[in-house]
Formats: sequence, structure tokens, C-alpha cells
Amino acid sequence: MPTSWADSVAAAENTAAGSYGSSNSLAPNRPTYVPPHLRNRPSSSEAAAAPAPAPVAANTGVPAVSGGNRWAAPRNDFRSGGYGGGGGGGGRGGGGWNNRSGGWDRGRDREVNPFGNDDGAEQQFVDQENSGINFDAYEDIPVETSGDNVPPPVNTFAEIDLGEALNLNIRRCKYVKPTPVQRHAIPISLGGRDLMACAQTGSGKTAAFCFPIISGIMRGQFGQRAQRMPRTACPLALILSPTRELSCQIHEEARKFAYQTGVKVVVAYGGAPINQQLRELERGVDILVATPGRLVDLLERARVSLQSIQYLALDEADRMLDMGFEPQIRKIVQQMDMPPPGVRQTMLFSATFPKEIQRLASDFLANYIFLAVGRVGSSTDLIVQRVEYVQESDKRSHLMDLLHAQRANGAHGKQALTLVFVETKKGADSLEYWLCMNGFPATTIHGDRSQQEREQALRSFKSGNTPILVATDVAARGLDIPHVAHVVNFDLPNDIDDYVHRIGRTGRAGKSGLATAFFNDNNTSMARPLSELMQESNQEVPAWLARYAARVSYGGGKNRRGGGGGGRFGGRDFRRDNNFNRGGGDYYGGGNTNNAYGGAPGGGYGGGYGASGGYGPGVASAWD
DNA sequence: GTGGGGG
Repeated sequence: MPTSWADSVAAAENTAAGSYGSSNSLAPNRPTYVPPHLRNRPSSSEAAAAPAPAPVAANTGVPAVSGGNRWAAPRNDFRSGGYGGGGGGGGRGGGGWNNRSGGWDRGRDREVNPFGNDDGAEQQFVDQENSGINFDAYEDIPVETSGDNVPPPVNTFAEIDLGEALNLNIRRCKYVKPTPVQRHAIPISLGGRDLMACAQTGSGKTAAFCFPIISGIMRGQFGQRAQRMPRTACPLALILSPTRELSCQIHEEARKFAYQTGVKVVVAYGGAPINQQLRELERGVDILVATPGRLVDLLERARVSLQSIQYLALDEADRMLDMGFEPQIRKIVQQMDMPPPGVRQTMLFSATFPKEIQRLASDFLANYIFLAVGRVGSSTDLIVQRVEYVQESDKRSHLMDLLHAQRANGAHGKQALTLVFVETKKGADSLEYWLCMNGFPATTIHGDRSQQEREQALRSFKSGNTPILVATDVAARGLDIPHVAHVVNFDLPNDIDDYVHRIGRTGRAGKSGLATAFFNDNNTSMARPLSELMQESNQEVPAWLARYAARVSYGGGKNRRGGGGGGRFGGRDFRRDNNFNRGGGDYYGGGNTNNAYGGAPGGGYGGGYGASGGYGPGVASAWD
């Protein structure tokens, strides 16, 4: 029995003919190419069969978009004082909960219900696809931790004293028990420790860093908040992500977790009017979710100060620290008024963590714990990966073959959602146009579109109204789009980690998915890493791809993951790798892969302001 | 070189 649309799609594609020839000796032989106009068929009816948009209205009857003065009651929790000593990190079960009485709480009953119609209305028979996370898919996955005194994992949310309000929201979210990354990461964070966490796409990372932040703020263990400048917001926690849509998504999720806790979450990102964001900030903010550019803007306008930050979380942390983002992140984290490592608590999350990036990241961390959950930084075996040899000139018609096969097998009378990744913004527009001209309802998301267009495209895709989304890498990371049955790498990325994130848009929350990549001689550098990744995730590697991979010159370079270590799960702590540890830095206090737990992480932070001793200035950044 | 991220 198929458990998802992807299954039926996969079944269909087993019989779908590929039809492409190639002159390359390594490339597979295929039957004759049939031009699209001979295979195309009219299809105006399919779009009408698409599912209706999901209901958005909250059962409170309050409009979902906050626009009025609902939050107008001023907060009076802008307290004075410094970092509050940062103590008590390990104290669980102690001290009472801060009920955060104040202006915010007075308006609590008017807080927009972020759960919409779901709240309280337990459906008796929920569609399998909507019943939450498939936890069976997460049994027995490998876990590796390293660092000093790693707190032991928990098996249930009940074991953790997150507080009643948060527990209620966890139930509202229908989370029954923690996912593996949550089981390990939450105790580490609650223990006050810095964390670098590497976990599969779609395995619940957002909650893993949100729960401890919300819980910690509710406990109010941070003393008083500085507030001298009346129009400057001083959040207690900062969550950064690389794209606007991902920040929005994190904000929406965090609002659910923080519902009726008195913890206020605000989002700030570019491309949207800044005035509304400024108003939200003025009404008070505990957790600020932001993209780097807009945050820098707000900091320079002195509308936000980071002096009260106690928690810093970087989602997609390896992306945030790569060449493009690193200068902005350094500015935010190191050159503004943010408390240093060891004073604030820092959490880095991603499905991938190249060793070079780990080394950069250690500048932002103090005595941190490295956590790796699951195999090869990604792609559970739940994602069926296929690679097909397709010449550039044949890509469009080959894509159409795949789409036709899906359309014919669309379960539930709807076409499965297909996410198509391309390399460039122009390429995205042009492919979208071509698909539409050929009767396939498609839209596109990329950085040349206005923010309104981007959000509209995402909505239209999610609702099934436009079941094909052509995207650049803006959509590669983090976005949680239910029912994406198929990810097509129309253009393969140049980096295997990007591939991992892209295909991770399907097969989420324990559900299965399909990923198809078009490979040709422009992608030879990906042959070996791709082949290795597929092997590690128990995928069938086509013989022709294995032949490419076997060529010494193909993909043996920097693209290889794990420093050539291959076969190990999850990525490894670079501190344990001699090749990366010869600079003399004493990063690594001791390995405890066996989770040897020596008791509470005794009061606090590991001295020093980060493990900055080890590497010379040469490794800092090409942009410095 | 592409992509993302502030006007």
C-alpha cells in the first residue's frame, strides 16, 4: 500500500520511458528522443482538480495578520541590569516559573491563536499524511556526541521540565515524543551548553532549539533587561536564517510553541515594509527571528540592540558561515553589542557541517558539544534517489516525461507536488514559462522576484493550485512544505551538501519521497560525491554513474564529504580530526562517544570567550 | 561564475 503520493509516483516512473540518446561513452544508451510537441497533451482540466487551499482562519475569528492595536498594551518588563550572572545553567527542576506578568500578559487572551482550527478539535480519523511525524522512521538511527560532560538524552517530553504552557503547545502540535535530535539537543541546551548539531533534514531541528529558548525565557533566569534607549528593542534571543521564507517559517513555528507563554516572537526580514516590523519590535520582543541583511539594517538604525541576547541560534549554520554570509554574521555576532561566547548561549544547527565551516564556527562557540544524529548529514533512506543521464538540450522534455507520469498517477485526484531546482534565476523564469506554455501549472521562486511574488508562489504551490514550483537554491534549505512528493534536480548543484538540502524538501517528518537528478558531463565533479552519498543512504547507484565516479579526476576533490572518511554517519566533530587540529588549538576536551555523563554541567560556561586560541589569523575569513 | 541577503 502506498503511504504517500511519492510512492505512487515512484511506481509510475518505473514504467515511464526515458528516451534520450547520448554520444558520451560513459553515458547510458537510451531510445530515440521524442520532441515535446509530439508528446505533449492538453491539460487545462488538471489544475481545476487541485486541492483547495488549506484553511487559514483562526477559530478565534481574529484575522490571521496582525494589523491593529491588539498588542498595544506596553510591556513593562524592560528591566535594568546586565547579563544576570548567567548562572544556574544546570539547575533543572528548581526555581519556579516566571509568569511574566506585565503588559503582554494582560493582552494574552487576545493573542492570535497560531494553531488555527486545529486547536482542541481532535479529529477522530486523521489522514495518515496529516497525523504528524512518523516516529518509526527514526528508530535506531546512529548518534554521535563529543565534548565535555554531555548531558544524557531524554526519551519523552515529560522527562523535561519545559513548563506547563510549553507542554500544552507541544500537545497542540501533536508531538507525541521527541525526535532523536530533540532527545539529545534539548537536554544539552537546557544544561546551558553551546551546541553544534548536525541532524537530517526534516527531523525537527526548529523545535530542538526553540523549546529550550522559550523555556529558558519563561524561567526568567536572566535577571533584568537593559533598556536605556526608548525606541531600541532588546531581544533575549536571536534566531538567524539564510532566507526570508525560512525566517517566516521559523517565526510561525516559534509562535505556536510560545503561544500563551508570554514570550513574544517577532520576525524581521527584507523585501517587506520595515515599518510594520518596527512597530512589532516597539511593542516588545523576546525572540527575534531575522535574516542577516534586515537585522544589520535595524542594528545600524539602533532600533535593535543585541546587548541582552542570551540565546543565539543559527539555523542552516553552515550556510550562514559560508563565504557569502560570513561577513554579515561576523558583524552581527562579533562587531555589535552581542554578549560574547560563554556569556550568551550559542546553538548551531544544520543537516550538513563541512569541516572548514566547523572550524570557522568555533569562533562563535564556547566549550561546545558536537552532536550528530542520523547518517550522512541527511537524506534518510526514506528518500528514493534517482540519477538519470540527460543532456542539457533534453532536460525539458525529460522533465515533461516525469511530470506526465506523475499526472497520470496523481493520487487522491490531485497532482503530487513537484519541486524543480535550477541553477539560475533566469533559468527558473524560463523553465516556468515553458512549463506553463506546455500545460503544466507552474510558478517560480527566486531572488529576482518581489517578496510578495515569492510568498504568493509558495502559497500557490503549497495549496496545490500550482503543483510545480521551479526554484533556485533560495528554496533549498529548511522550508517545510508538506506533500512534496518529488524533488527534481533539473540542474545539479556544484556542492554535494546543497544536493542533500535540496532533496531534503521531500521525505520529511518520516514520510517517503522521491528525488530525481539530471546528470550530464557538466556535472562530472559531482559523480563521486553523489555516488558515495547514494551508497551511504542505501540507494541504487546506476552502473554508468559508478563508472564516472571511478574516474580519478571526477569528484575526488573538495566535494568529497567527511574528508574522505566516507561511510560514517552524521558527519564528525572536526575537533576529533587530526588533519584539522594541528594548529595547536585545544578545542577538544575529551571524547565521550558513549555518552558518559558525569553529572550536571557544573555551573556554567567554560570560561574564556570562545575557543579562539588555536588557529592563526590566516584562517579567519577571506573577507576580513 | 550562481545563489542568497538592505534599501
